[in-house]
Amino acid sequence: MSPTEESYTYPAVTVDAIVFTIRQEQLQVALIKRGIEPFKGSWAIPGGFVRLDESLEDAVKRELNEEVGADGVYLEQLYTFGEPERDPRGRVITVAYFALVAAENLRELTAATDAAEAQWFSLHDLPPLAFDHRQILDLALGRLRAKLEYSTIAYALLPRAFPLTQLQKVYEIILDRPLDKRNFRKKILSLGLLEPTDERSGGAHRPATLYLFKNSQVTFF
Amino acid sequence: MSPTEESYTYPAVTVDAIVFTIRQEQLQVALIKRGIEPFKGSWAIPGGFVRLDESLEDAVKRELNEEVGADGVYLEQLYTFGEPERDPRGRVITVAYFALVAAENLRELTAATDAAEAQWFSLHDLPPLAFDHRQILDLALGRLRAKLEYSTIAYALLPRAFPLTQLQKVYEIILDRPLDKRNFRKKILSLGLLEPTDERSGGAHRPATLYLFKNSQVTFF
DNA sequence: ACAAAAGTGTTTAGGTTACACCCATGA
DNA sequence: TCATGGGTGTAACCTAAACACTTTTGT
Repeated sequence: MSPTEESYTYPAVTVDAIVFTIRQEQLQVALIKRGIEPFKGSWAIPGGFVRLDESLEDAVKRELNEEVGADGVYLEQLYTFGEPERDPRGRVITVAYFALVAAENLRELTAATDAAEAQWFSLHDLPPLAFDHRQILDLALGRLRAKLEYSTIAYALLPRAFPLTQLQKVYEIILDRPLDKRNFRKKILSLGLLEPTDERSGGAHRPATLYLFKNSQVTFF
Repeated sequence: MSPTEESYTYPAVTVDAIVFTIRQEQLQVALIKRGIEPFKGSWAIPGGFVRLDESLEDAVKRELNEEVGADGVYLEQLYTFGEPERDPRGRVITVAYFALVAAENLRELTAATDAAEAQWFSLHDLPPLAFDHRQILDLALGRLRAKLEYSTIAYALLPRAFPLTQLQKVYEIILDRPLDKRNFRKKILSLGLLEPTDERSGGAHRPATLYLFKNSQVTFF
């Protein structure tokens, strides 16, 4: 069967992205209030249809730029959802991604034309979500937590140079539990991925050493 | 944009499955010789188009049954490949799965109508593959090796009751390195997932205790 | 009795956890 | 000088790794 055969109808293909950031000392996710049916008025994950000439990743980046105004994100494919009944309009297969944006890279949330409103929500205070988006979100959160333990994605949520305490806060917020300060520093530093700089943090108290992620080319694995 | 809007053309969606088994003390993968263009005569991963009324997983199971004659497999979604140029015929997005079949569940390989031939290949002796299938296979192998370390998928390659040595062989074949017998047994048994049975293996030498995976409902995580 | 696979413990090294106090700065 | 966050070491525990011989069976 050829993909260009006219008699065969294909499912629609969308991409959706769970966009995480850390704002107000919370893990937050970008949601969009749907302006059209189905689920008009419900909150949903940003996403949209894949164009014939763009890769899946390009499609996600385009949607993120349009709907969330997020650049310079870490992007990773999560899972593809294809249950025949997941969209009441017909067969829609969605390739879900999860994205991490550092707070400093956030512009104000601006919704695209077919979305009424875009907003950040704390994971502790989520509205009901459209379609199977809650399931997608839960999967993304699980993946984020798992990868935190054995990869370097946390750095995608931080500025170029940061104090160790801020890195620890990112871990604590995402894992939702306190970590021991000494053990955390020992472990992180023993990985040999961070480089101390001469810069020091400002603020009201003792200045902290700012660290830099060593590889200017950040490789996530 | 509605998925039923006529003016919009969708990409084709296929599913592909890397099917692993252990035969002849080797990790082998099922490949199909393509009977049609493009890549006519090349070897390819089994797969095919997703029908509008079936889930992705159902589509894979159907293809596996048609092309590989494999039942009772462990099936896990791997990754979705969607580069616009990956199929010379046009835009084809494929959702790749990897599957594990125990040797005892294998019927003879029978190719479907549009495939000339189906055959098992050792991973050490692979032909060139069509499309981006080599990339998919490499990803599947990496995933299989990674999950072996922290999950129970190995049991999907074994019969219901098996001696510990056979389990160890599965690990050694997939990881492609020898493992220490005492440490292996200690670790596996300490997980508390196996149950010794009263059965003993036959054969020319000292009979081995056969073990059973405890949860009749095998949960892979 | 021999060949072949089954089965079994101990020691060492490395990593993870638990835990409490002094330091530097701005206000 | 006080409040606040920055910064440091050690002991106990647990897990992983290295390593060799005895047992059971069929032939």
